[in-house]
Amino acid sequence: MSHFGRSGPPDIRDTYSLLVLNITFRTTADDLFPLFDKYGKVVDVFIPRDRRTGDSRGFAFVRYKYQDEAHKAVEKLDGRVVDGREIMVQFAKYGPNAERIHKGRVSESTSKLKSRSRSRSPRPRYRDEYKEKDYGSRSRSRERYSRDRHHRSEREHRYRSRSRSASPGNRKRGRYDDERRSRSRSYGSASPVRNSSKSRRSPSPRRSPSPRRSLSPRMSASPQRSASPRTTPPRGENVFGRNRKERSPTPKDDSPHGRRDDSPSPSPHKSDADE
DNA sequence: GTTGAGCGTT
Repeated sequence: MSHFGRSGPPDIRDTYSLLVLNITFRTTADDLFPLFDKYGKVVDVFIPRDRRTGDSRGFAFVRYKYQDEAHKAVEKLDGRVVDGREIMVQFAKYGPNAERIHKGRVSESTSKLKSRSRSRSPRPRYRDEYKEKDYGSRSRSRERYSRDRHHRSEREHRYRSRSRSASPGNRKRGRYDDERRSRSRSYGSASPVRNSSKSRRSPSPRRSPSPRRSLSPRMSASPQRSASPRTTPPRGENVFGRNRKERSPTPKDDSPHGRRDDSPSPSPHKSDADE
């Protein structure tokens, strides 16, 4: 009975699905099963994994037989630290077959518990329409695999960062969140210690929250490029400097290739005039 | 070895 999910959905006709978020990437269904089973009858536990890598996505689905128990588990396990991480248990909003589930039990359960769910802001999910094998097929099905963080764009990164402020209902997750946030912030802000005897930390490129604005010629200008005004086809610098003035009537900043700050390294003669 | 918003499979 440990092969949850492997046998597929057993029976969702009278089961209530709970969504467990914020679980560690190493947490497995077997680990959650005893935890949730203690509070009620767990019908099935499923942890969606990535199709490409096969790793856990960080959330799991626990199916309870009764909503009563499910509700209890939600309140009991919600905020509990599992494997060193605080998990968030809540009723599944969407079902595996949303179409099939019209007003079934699963949906009903969520409606009842809507009170707490309601606090959740309807944050717009930015999911890239990344098609894996959409060659020819224009079917825009629900590609949940598009949630690839590796292919995520910067603009989306900033977006989600701002929308991340929606997480009410969890009064216990203040500590952890704060800790994490603090660390995140001091990531490149300022290193208070450890830099005494050691050499100074090199400025990371990600340090700038808005690389676009910081793309000033002098900042973006590398010692190599700067020292070789002749060798470098100053296409990037010049264009950039001018571009700032909005000289280009055709703003094609949608370069799929990326941007010029990608260090075009145009000529192999770089070392020629570089140093 | 890593990641951390968000909603599911045989």
